Amino acid sequence: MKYFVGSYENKVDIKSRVSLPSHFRDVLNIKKSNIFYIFPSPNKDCLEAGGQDLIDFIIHSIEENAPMFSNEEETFNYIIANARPFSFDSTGRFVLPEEFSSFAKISTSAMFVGSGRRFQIWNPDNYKTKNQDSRKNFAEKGLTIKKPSEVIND
Amino acid sequence: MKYFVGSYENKVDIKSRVSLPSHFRDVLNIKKSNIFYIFPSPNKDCLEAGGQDLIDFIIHSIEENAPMFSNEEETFNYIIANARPFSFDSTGRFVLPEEFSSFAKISTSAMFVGSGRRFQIWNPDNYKTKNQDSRKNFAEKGLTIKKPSEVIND
DNA sequence: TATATTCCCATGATATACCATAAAGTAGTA
DNA sequence: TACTACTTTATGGTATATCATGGGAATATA
Repeated sequence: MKYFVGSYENKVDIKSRVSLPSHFRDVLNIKKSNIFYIFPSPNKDCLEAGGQDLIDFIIHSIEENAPMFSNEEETFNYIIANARPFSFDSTGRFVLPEEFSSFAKISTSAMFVGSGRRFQIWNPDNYKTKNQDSRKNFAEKGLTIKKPSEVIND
Repeated sequence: MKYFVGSYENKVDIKSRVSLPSHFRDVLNIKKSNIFYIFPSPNKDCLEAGGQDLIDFIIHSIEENAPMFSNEEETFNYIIANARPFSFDSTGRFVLPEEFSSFAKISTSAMFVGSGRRFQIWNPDNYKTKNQDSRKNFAEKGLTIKKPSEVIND
């Protein structure tokens, strides 16, 4: 249970609070921290999120691939600059800031979508459309998934 | 929580005082020092800042990449020469000197922008423009972040 | 003494933590 | 399968703590 799997639709209340799905909380807990990060997707109309490990990974990747003070670094840093740390309370909720809900056009409910190492947060209607498109693409283009060269124990 | 993440706009008051965002203070505290350094960006219209570890990192990088008494060393040393140490008070504020605020064209409010190992301080309007540019770049160039080859463990 | 700088307190706004209840899921039993 | 007891989760409401920021006192500087 260390990957974010499945999708869950939860309500956003009048105070902009929303429950992080229980299963996603478990995944974070395994990583021993209630801290997670949300940022606007750099290329889709949804929010992206993940634990400390995801942010660490992105920062390391930028440091390895772009020199300090370079333009590439600046562009990649879009993610880090627009990410925000969150933690959920004892009932499993966090507050979704206005800047994020308006970015993803989320009002009364939010769709949490597992994506393995990270997860996404969508406007539920937009997600449903996108999800059907994904299925269509899979079929039309005859997509397949290669087996990894080295399989992942544990 | 050892990286600077997110962006926060705070006011600069009549005494040139400004709050260092709480989250950034936490990051510095983890490194067990209230001391941080600010220096003018060598190639952008903003200020760059970070903890003691950032200065160490830059000095080591210069030592590794530029021989003593070389011209490159002299150029790279611009950063070290123009950096100044700061510490924040019990309410989390520090005084932004005139030389720095005028360099970055900061008057009544300052935008603090996380960048992992360091953070930037911008004139808010200039930052917003730049941030939109970064997003555009990301999309136009179809940038992606490489997943590490060995990922998978842990 | 006048001016600038640092430190400390006050306050409103905002975010966070806590409590209560309803809804949904789970397991056990017949 | 159908019923029941129990556990977990989502969500509404409220209290508490934190943060950014204004103002003033104390200290330093010139």
